[in-house]
Amino acid sequence: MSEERRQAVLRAIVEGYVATHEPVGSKALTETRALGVSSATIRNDMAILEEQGLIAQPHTSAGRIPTDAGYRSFVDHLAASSLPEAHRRAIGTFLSDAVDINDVVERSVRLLSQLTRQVAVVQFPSLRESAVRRIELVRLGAERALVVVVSADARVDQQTIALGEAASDEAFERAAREVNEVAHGLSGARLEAALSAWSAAPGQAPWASLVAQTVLTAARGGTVERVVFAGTSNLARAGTGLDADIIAPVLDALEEQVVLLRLLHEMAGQGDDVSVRIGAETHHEALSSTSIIAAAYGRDASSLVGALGPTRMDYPGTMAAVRAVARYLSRVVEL
Amino acid sequence: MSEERRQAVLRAIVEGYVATHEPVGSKALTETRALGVSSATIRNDMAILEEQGLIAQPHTSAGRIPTDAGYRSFVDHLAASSLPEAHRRAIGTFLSDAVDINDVVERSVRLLSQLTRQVAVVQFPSLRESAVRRIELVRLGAERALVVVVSADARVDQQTIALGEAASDEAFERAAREVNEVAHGLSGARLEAALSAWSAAPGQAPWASLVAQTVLTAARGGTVERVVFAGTSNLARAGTGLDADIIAPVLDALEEQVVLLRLLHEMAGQGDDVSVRIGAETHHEALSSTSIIAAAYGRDASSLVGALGPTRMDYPGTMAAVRAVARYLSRVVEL
DNA sequence: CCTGGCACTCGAACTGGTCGAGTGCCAATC
DNA sequence: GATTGGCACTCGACCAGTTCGAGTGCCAGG
Repeated sequence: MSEERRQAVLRAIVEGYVATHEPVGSKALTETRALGVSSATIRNDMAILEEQGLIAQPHTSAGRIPTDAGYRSFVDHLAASSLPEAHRRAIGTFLSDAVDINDVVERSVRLLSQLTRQVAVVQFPSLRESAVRRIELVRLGAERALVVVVSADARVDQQTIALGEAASDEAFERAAREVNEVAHGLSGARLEAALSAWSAAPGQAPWASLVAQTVLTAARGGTVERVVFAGTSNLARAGTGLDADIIAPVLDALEEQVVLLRLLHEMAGQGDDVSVRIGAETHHEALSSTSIIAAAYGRDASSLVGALGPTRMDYPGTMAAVRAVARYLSRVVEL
Repeated sequence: MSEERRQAVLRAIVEGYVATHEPVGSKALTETRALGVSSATIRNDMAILEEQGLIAQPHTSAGRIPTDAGYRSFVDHLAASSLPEAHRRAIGTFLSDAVDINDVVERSVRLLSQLTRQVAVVQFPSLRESAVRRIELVRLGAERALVVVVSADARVDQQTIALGEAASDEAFERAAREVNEVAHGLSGARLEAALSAWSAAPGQAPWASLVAQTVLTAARGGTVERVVFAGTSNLARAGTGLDADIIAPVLDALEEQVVLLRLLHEMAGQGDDVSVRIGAETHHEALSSTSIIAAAYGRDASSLVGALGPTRMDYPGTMAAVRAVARYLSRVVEL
């Protein structure tokens, strides 16, 4: 009754399959791995593993490959492994001289895709509530205007609004002056109160509430959620075992930010370390042949970094890289 | 000596091959296309076309497929075809309610990728020289600051700079006030003169020249050139005939903005209508199995839209779509 | 509980053979 | 001289039959 050996066998199968991309048989295992038992014993273990649904054979007389559940078990029994020193240094040098938050995210996603040789995904950090520093209103035409909000924490948001009437230059200038006076230095509930008082004042232009709304959204931490990714070519690179008709939907899902965002949100909830979704666990048709490994970073661990690749991927290595990049990002973003 | 018929044969081969993805033979041509001659005649023409290097046969006893040169000839003899009405309407409805320049570009690239079923590429429009409207200096830490420049034409540029010394709050505030006073409403040579006078003034902080530089760059029309793309999944979609190992380098080239930018720049020079690069004409290893169709748009036709796909693509249709989107973009950007 | 042995399965790889689309060439025709 | 019908030829695609061997399940003995 060697439960541990069965785990070892599973581990060996996963590692073997990941390395060779070919079903692994009982004999091959006894030769390449030091398990200390004969192939017959392994076969018995395999029978049990198969009964448990952890491995499967593609053809009656072929070796075994792990199922999604098999990978899952493998990952769950995994001791946290550490990142090669070279990679660790790469993170430091690669990210250290980023100039702004955009740049940080951009560099991170490229770095992670190189470290993991998978598609890397970084969700833009959600930003904290911040005070208003300066508001610019810029006319775009007779009935449209641009609202630019510079926050105290050096974020810049912009949004075009439709005025809904041909506002006079004078009214426009006055609104710009007033809203700066009213909102400057405020945040949160006080900002909201001040702005709604201003926009509801008698004689106020009808579009003032639009301006107020825009400013409030910006102060609350930015407008849209966004995910950037890099390394899509890793999906197609030789040896992934994914062919064109399986890659296309994945690329679609990536460009379709919505899908990815929902998935990341789902993953954000659980655990504080690295979180893994394998194959069908992504709950998304297009991603059913891929796994995604994600880790939270930033304040309140509210944003996510991740790597996405074929279910047959190097889990320990990828997990280590994702973890490391997430840690580094946390340091950079929280400062 | 019917030179025209040979062109017709070439056209028939190109269209047939694009449609079926299979080598087309002489007999098939006489049956599906009304060329008015027998298969033997076609064979003779084919022999000549092959001698001229316009077509080739993959196997001794198979039909012919066009070479890069064949596509080139086909494209050069092409009369401008027009876009289906449905597509034309799509462009209007799809792009009309974009909120800012980012949004316009984003929507365009998606639209174009859907119209052509290829990878769409849009280079960010280069913007005109513009007057400075407002400059914000935001402290990021002891020695770093963010410069935000809002231009008169509603553009917002931002750039982080290293101060190089621990500037006092007071000096910082003063610089912010001064630079606004000095630069407000100016552009071009006058802006440059005013800023250099300011930054070179006796007693001025050493980082003032950095601020001046940033403001100047922003006023001159933005910082970096950028290309956005969409529809990468079209490369992998069934029926493109591109398999994984050929797709990977293409994806790399796309993410590697540099390559794409250089190619687009090259294409910008020639002709005022749609410009086409076929296979090896891209002068880029990774793109040797793909063609790119681009058209200039915007002021001075200085930016480019394009579509990239396998050399075996629907040239007339794609050219029409690219042309139409470029026209529409011109209208939107120039206003 | 482990092991060696054995019969069995079934895909991969090779072989040989047929089929047919497509070709090149040539003599006959317009 | 261009076009055409005819004909022999080539060669990949397809199919069926065969062999080969990795891998399996099961069982009896340690």
